[in-house]
Amino acid sequence: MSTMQEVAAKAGVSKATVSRVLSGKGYVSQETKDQVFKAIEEAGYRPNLLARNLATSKSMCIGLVVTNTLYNGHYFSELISQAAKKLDANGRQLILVDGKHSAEEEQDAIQFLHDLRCDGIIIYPRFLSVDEMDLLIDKYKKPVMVVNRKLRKHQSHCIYCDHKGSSFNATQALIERGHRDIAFITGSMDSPTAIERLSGYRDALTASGIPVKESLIVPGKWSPASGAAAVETLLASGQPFSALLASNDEMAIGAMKQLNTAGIGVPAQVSVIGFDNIPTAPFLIPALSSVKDPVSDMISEVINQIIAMLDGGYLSEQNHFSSDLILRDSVIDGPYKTRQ
Amino acid sequence: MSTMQEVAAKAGVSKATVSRVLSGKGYVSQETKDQVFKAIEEAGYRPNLLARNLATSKSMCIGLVVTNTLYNGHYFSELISQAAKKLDANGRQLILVDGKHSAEEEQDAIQFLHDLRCDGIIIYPRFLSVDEMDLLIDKYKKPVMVVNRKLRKHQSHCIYCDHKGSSFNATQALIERGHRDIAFITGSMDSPTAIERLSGYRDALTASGIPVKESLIVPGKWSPASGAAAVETLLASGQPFSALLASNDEMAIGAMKQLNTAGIGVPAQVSVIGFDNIPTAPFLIPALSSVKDPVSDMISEVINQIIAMLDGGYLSEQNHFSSDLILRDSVIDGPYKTRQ
DNA sequence: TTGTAAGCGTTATCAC
DNA sequence: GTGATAACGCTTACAA
Repeated sequence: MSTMQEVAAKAGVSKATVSRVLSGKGYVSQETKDQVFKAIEEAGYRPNLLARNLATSKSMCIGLVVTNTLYNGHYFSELISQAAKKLDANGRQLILVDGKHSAEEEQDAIQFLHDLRCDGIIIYPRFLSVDEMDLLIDKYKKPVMVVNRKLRKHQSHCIYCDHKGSSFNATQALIERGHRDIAFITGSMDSPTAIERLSGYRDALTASGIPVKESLIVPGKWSPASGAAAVETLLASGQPFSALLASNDEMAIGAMKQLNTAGIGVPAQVSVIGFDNIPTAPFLIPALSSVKDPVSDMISEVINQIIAMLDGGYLSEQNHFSSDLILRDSVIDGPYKTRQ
Repeated sequence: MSTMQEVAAKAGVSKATVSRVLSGKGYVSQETKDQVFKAIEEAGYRPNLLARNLATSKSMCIGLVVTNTLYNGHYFSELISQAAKKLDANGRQLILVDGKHSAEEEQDAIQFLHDLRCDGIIIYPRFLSVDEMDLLIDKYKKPVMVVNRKLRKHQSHCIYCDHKGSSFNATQALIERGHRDIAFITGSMDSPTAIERLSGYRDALTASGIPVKESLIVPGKWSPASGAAAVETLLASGQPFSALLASNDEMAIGAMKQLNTAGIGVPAQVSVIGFDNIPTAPFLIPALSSVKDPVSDMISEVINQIIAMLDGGYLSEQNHFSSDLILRDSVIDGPYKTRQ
C-alpha cells in the first residue's frame, strides 16, 4: 500500500501539502493540486483511515449494539438496514456489534465500540437495565443513544415507543367492536416490551369495566410455534373467547394456524390482532390485523440525535413514538357471540 | 481517556512494559505485572484500538458488504446475525457496510472496508458481476470472499448455492407427483439467483419431456404483492395449471392469497412450492412447501475460509451447498386433474 | 502558498 | 526483566 509520503515524493511536495489537498483545508495552488492528484492517481493511493482517525480522534463510524437473538427477522432487518441507510446519507458508517446473550456481553460490545473510538453508540438493548444504561451514559464521553427503552435519568438519550399505549388501543378497538372475552398471548416476559404490551391489555379491559380473566392470558415466546402452543393451552382451558391479541405477528400467525386446525374460523369465530406488521401479514388468509411498531422512525430519530450531538445541530424534543393500529378484515364488528 | 503512558507513570514503569503485560508477550516479573494491573485498574485504562491497529496493521475486524434492498427480512437477518455470531466466536468483529443500489456503490463499500484495514472482506453481491469481483480479488491483498455467486477465476474465493439444481429438484418433485402443468413465478430478473431458479425449472420440464409453456411463466419481483399480481396474470391468461413454483416464499404467500381470493383451493386444486423456507411458512394455511436456502451454512463456511486464509488453517474444498426441499401438505400426490 | 516537525497511542526491536 | 526509541500513516500548528 502506498502512503501519503510516497505520493508527496512523486508530486515533489511535502506530506502536509498532500494532506491539505485531500482535506480541502488550507491554501494550495491549483498547479500543485493538479500535480498531487496526478501522483495520487499514479500511485493508486488510498488514505489509511486508521492513521487518520488516530490523528483526528474521529472515526466517522457509529456503532450499533444489538443481540442476534432478536427473533423477528423482519423487525431486525428493518432496524439494521434503516440504520445503515440513514448513517450513510450522513457520510458515516455503521458498525454492527453482537450484544449476544447477557447484559455483560452487551456491556462488552459497547466497550469495544468505545475502544474503537466510534463517534457515537446506539444500543438496542435486550438485557441491560435502564439503570445500567443510565450509568453507561455517564461513563462515556461520546454520544450514546438507547432505542426502545425509556431511561430514568438521561431522557434525551433515548427514543422509545409507547408499547403500553399501543396495546391499550388495540384492546380497546376490540372492545368497541363488541368483544368482551379477549385472550392475550404474551411475549417472553424477560422483555420490557412484552411486559408493557400485557399491561396495556390489562388496563384497557379495566378501563372499560371488564374484569381481567387470568386464564385468558397465556405465555408465548415470540415464535410462531409458541403462538400455536398458546392457543392449545387456551382451548384446553375451556375459557370462551371471541378475540385474541398476540404480542407479535409471528405468534399471531402460529395462533391462527392452530385455531384453524381446531376448526375455529378466523375472523368468523375469533378476531385476531398481532404486533409489528410484518409484510407477509396482509397476505395471510384471513388477513391479520396488526399494530405497526415504528422501528424505522425510532432508529432514524436516534441517528438524527447523535448527529446533532456530534455536529451541534438541532436537538429534537420528541423522544417517543406511537404505533399505528392497522385493522384488516381479521377483526369484525360485534355484537359478538362469544365462541364456547 | 487515559493512555498507556499514564498507566506506565502510575506503575513506575515504561510504556514498553505495560504493552508487554497487556499482550502477554515477553518476560515481566510477577511483581511488576501486579503493579501494572493495579495502575490500569486505577486509571480505568482502555487500549486505543486505532493506535493498536495502526501499529500492528491488523484490525480483528471483518467487513461485510450487503445491500439494504435485500427484500426478504428473514433471509437478511439470518445472514447478518449468523455472520456476527460466527465471527464473534473467533474473536473478531463484524463491520456491516451498505452496498446500496449500484455496482459502483458496492465497490465503494469494499474500498471503505479496505481503507479501514479490515482483515478480510465478505461480499454478498447484488449488482457486481462475477467478472468485476474476480478483478477485485486480484486488486486487494487481504482475503476477499464472495457469497452466493460462482466466480469464474477465483473459485476458492466464493461459496455459492446451486439454485438451479434446487429448482430442478423442486420441479421434478411436482412432476413425480403427477403434475404436468406447472406455473412459475420468477424473481427480479436482474438477479442471478432468479435466473438460475427459472432455468432449473425449464430444465426439469425438458428432462421429463414436458414442453415448456411460456404463458405459464410470469414475472415477479420477490414481494408478496408481486406474487399476488403474478397469479392474477396467470388466471387471466386462461392457461390451466395444477401446480405453482414461486421463486421465493414471500411471493408464494402472495400467490396463495390471490388463489384463495379467486376461489381456488391450495392444495386441493393447486400445489404450491416456494423458496427460502421462512419461519412463518409452516404456519400458513395450508402449509407452504419450500426449498430451504443454506444461507447460514454458506456464511459460516465463508468465515471459516477467511479465518483459514488469515491464520493459515485448513482450507476446505467445498465451495457449494445445496438446498433441502421441504415438502409439506401444500403438495399432494397425483394422478392430477389439472384445474381449468 | 508551502515545508517542518510535533503529535495521536500503540507495538516491536534493540540494547542494557 | 526492563527501558529507550523508532516505526505505523496521518493531521495540524507554526514557520518560512
